[in-house]
Amino acid sequence: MTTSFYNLVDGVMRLYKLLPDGRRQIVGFSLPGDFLGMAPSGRHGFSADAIGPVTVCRFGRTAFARFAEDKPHLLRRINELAVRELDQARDHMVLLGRRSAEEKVATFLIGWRDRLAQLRGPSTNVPLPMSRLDIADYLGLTIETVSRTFTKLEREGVLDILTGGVSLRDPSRAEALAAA
Amino acid sequence: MTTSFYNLVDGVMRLYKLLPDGRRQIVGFSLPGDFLGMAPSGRHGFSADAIGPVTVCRFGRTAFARFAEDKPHLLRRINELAVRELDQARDHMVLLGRRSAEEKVATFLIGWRDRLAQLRGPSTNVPLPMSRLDIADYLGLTIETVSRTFTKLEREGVLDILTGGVSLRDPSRAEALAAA
DNA sequence: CGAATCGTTGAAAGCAGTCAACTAGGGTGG
DNA sequence: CCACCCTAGTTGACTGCTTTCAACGATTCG
Repeated sequence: MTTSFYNLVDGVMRLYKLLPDGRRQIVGFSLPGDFLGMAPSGRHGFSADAIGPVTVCRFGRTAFARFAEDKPHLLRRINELAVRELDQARDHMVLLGRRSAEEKVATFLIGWRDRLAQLRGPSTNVPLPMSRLDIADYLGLTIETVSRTFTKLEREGVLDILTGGVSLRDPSRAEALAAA
Repeated sequence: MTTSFYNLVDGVMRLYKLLPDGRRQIVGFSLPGDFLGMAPSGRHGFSADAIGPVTVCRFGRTAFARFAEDKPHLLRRINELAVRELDQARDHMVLLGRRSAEEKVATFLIGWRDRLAQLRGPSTNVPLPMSRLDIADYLGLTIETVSRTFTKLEREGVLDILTGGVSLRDPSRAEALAAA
């Protein structure tokens, strides 16, 4: 079993799974402070790669085992983490299975903004280091639909499209779309 | 934090999340032997209810805490479980975000068959105790699309529709649709 | 300045959704 | 025992959202 843990120190990463024919589903984006590498045994698991330059802190399986023995509450901590991840994964299932393109994009933007807020403090400015294709593969849409939806939200006065991100002109409206 | 664990002894349960407007996404079905109740802290979590009669074995949070203290490897076990669940959740994201209705239904049937096979031994007969609506809410489809897809697969000779389930007439073709 | 990549926009097609009618079981009460 | 009803499931016609295919614009980098 490959139980290496990586702690993302700086940068952004995308986690994804591929179908045999190449279709990709991004299952999450990682920000500094996030853990990676909870790969289960067997031939399962997921892939991860960097969006721009990243710094990671790697814990080998032996180093991890040593930690786990020394501090039992670390395992407890990891457990909580896994449970939180699982909850997020299930929330994303709801998004993928039951929400419209507009709701998907709005939900993504609000969620991303809130994660950034925890790191850098709140801001209506939302940097988007990932490409439109990444966003599309995260939301279960095509690149064109993502682009059109951004444009639509801009026309409606919800946001402004900037290079490398968006600015939330009407955050509450975006939040309403995300909650609905 | 509500860390009660339920062990499903007999019957079938559905786990789901709801959107404020009532849309439902079933995030998984539970079979005998499965654990439930890994609810994270805060106002998150999911709902679960029975499909038909069930028998569950409940571990209260104190009982669980006692176990966890006594046997550290139990926590380790729970951890592996959570990681497996997470992997399954991510596989389901791929299904919800990137697969067609026909692929969704075929993947569901093969997955369900394999889970039943682990409990009762292999069989081409696949009982489906859940309703079409449950299947639809699991696959991110409507009840009508599920029904039509079943009918289409029957016309194509992949399966036979029986009351309370299906029979896989051409399992390899169904597997091919599920893998594609 | 040109090439390449990324993003946007338009037109058309298609898959799944919606609305609606119909059918089939299953249980209940007369 | 049968008629009725209620729910679950199927099927049809049509709509519509998202995709597909294609062209165009913008930005970056050699």
